[in-house]
Amino acid sequence: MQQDDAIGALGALAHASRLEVFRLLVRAGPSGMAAGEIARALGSLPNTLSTNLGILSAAGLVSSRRDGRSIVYAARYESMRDLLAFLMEDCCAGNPEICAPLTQTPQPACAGEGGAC
Amino acid sequence: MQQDDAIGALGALAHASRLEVFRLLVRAGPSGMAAGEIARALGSLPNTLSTNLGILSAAGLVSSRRDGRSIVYAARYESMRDLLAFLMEDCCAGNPEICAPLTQTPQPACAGEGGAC
DNA sequence: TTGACGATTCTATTTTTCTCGAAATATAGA
DNA sequence: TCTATATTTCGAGAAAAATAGAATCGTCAA
Repeated sequence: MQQDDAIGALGALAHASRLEVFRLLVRAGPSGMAAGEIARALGSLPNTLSTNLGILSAAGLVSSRRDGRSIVYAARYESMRDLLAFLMEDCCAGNPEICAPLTQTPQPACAGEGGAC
Repeated sequence: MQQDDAIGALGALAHASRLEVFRLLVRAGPSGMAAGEIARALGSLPNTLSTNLGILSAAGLVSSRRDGRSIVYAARYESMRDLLAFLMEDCCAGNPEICAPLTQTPQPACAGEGGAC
């Protein structure tokens, strides 16, 4: 991942509605959600949501596929992983001993679910 | 970390100069760098850099302390860890089996240094 | 106190981003 | 084909962010 890609992804997520959309899609899992479903879930206007989905898509954070009349969006976990790797890479490059705790901190949401994180 | 904090941090990093500053400070380590040093290293104007350092500071991503005539900035690793945890928390909440690979992917910069990441 | 230096703040201009109404496109079913 | 549904695209106005010159503030040393 290059700096421009990281800026695109960070900028796409640095927006209340888009961050909500992304988190919703992350929770929705690989099956994704139709644009209309997302709009109803978050109470957003269809055209505004479409613009924001376009920005998330351009940043590579979500994928889309047509299903009949609907267009189904899903989070791209790979790009999220790349973004985290990019940020951590910088951290590790200079100070591996400081970076280490970043990934070893237990995640609250996962602490009781087998410790996958 | 709340959504507003995450948006602040993401927005602060979603800017070419600020991301460079942050990465530079991450590489510089806990001893940090004076504002003037940063300006010389990145070729930025003092006043523009000061504005950007202020934004990074307001987002909690860097700390500052005066040292004589200089003001020394340093990356706040804790806030970076919080941001990553916030993003991962969302991921894990719905799909721990998908989230797992995020933290288990070896980091290129650390692969040969003991695998701390 | 004076001068030099390091950094920030003020201010105005430019640029970018956000939002939403209206119109357009694509699909499905009668 | 006609109609309804789902979504996107267009366009304009409003809001926010970025930039840089000029002025200001704090510190140090003579």
